[in-house]
Amino acid sequence: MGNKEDILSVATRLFAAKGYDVVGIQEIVDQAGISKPTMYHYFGSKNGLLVAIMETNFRSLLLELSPAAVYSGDLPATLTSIVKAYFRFALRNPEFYRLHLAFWFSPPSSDGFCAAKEWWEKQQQLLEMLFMLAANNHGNMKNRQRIYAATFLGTINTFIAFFLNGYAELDDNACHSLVRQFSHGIYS
Amino acid sequence: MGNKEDILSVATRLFAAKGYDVVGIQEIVDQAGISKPTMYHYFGSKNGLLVAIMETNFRSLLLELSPAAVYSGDLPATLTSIVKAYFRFALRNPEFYRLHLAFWFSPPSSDGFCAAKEWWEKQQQLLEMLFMLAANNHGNMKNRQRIYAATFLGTINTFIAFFLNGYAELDDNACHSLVRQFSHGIYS
DNA sequence: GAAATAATATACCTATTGGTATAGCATACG
DNA sequence: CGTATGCTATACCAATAGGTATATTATTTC
Repeated sequence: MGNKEDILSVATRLFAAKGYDVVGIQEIVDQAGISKPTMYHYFGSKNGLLVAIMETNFRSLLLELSPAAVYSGDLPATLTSIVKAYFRFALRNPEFYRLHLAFWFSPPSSDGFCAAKEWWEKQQQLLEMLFMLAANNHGNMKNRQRIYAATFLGTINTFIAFFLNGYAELDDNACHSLVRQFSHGIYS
Repeated sequence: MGNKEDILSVATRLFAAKGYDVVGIQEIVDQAGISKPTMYHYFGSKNGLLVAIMETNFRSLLLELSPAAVYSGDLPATLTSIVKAYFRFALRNPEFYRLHLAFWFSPPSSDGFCAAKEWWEKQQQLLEMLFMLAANNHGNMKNRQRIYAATFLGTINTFIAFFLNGYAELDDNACHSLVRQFSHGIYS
């Protein structure tokens, strides 16, 4: 397509494969078949390129996630549809998922963390809201939305990382056991 | 004390605060009050320095973890002592914990991932062994050691990351709710 | 005491980094 | 037709990267 899209896709692939900091602009523009000023024309800086990657992909994730996270009154069913949305997205954008996961635990002052932070917060809010609504039906989970949202997302990401490293599949089976483990623990 | 220990501690702090790739050797040796050849004398390369950091700290973690992970016949009790060991270690070495967490989801070809990989595998083995032994008493968890070990460690790391970012405490309360959630889910 | 070895510093290397000044070419617009 | 704007390339910049050649000092060993 256009040069802009080429740059985004090449950069996502290289950042995911080698790490944001070790990939130089030169390598990106070479593989995209363009020259530096073109990249700087569209994105302004290396960090601007990263921010654009985050925006593009996270917007798409949230678009898919929002309807899936509407509380229907049946929490396990809602959790299942959320996990499915995450799995679908990760299967469709494995490189981006790997990239943003790498930023998840990186230094809060780093470019990657800063570029992804606002988008993680949106996911966190979405999940917190869900657990808060569900708390009306499940008294024992009151005031635990924060930690539930965090550990639920943590578990999802652990599964996806497992998949990205070739140790598991992201199928309905995995989805089901994830939700069951989160809901009822390993003793169920 | 010695220059060697100074280098290790300064490098750990800087790597954790800014990221391995963006910290230059010059910055490390400056802050350690020495010069480049001294660092290269002890560690051979930047990567060698990283490997040494991993070795020193992970050795200490495993030393603390091994006795805690011995299966006593009471799985929740064993899980609790494991979580406590992780919490203690993370409280004592927050910078190293942050550093190795940053490598957890980074590209498998990156220096950080490679330097930490063997040590993660040791933790994974330790936990898998535990869940395998426990499966004798809990039939429903047979052949699930892999995923249980992974998600248990994932949950622990999610909690610790929560703490490192200032959102939670790593006290007995947190430990208890982590183990309970992992064992019985959010519905218990 | 001499010789070897470990530890340290000054000064330097080449390659690459993110970024830009300048200019050319295209298309759209008046 | 002429001008303005968007897009692209060549060639360049200063700064920094990881790493080292050489020399000096401190320590150990014989």
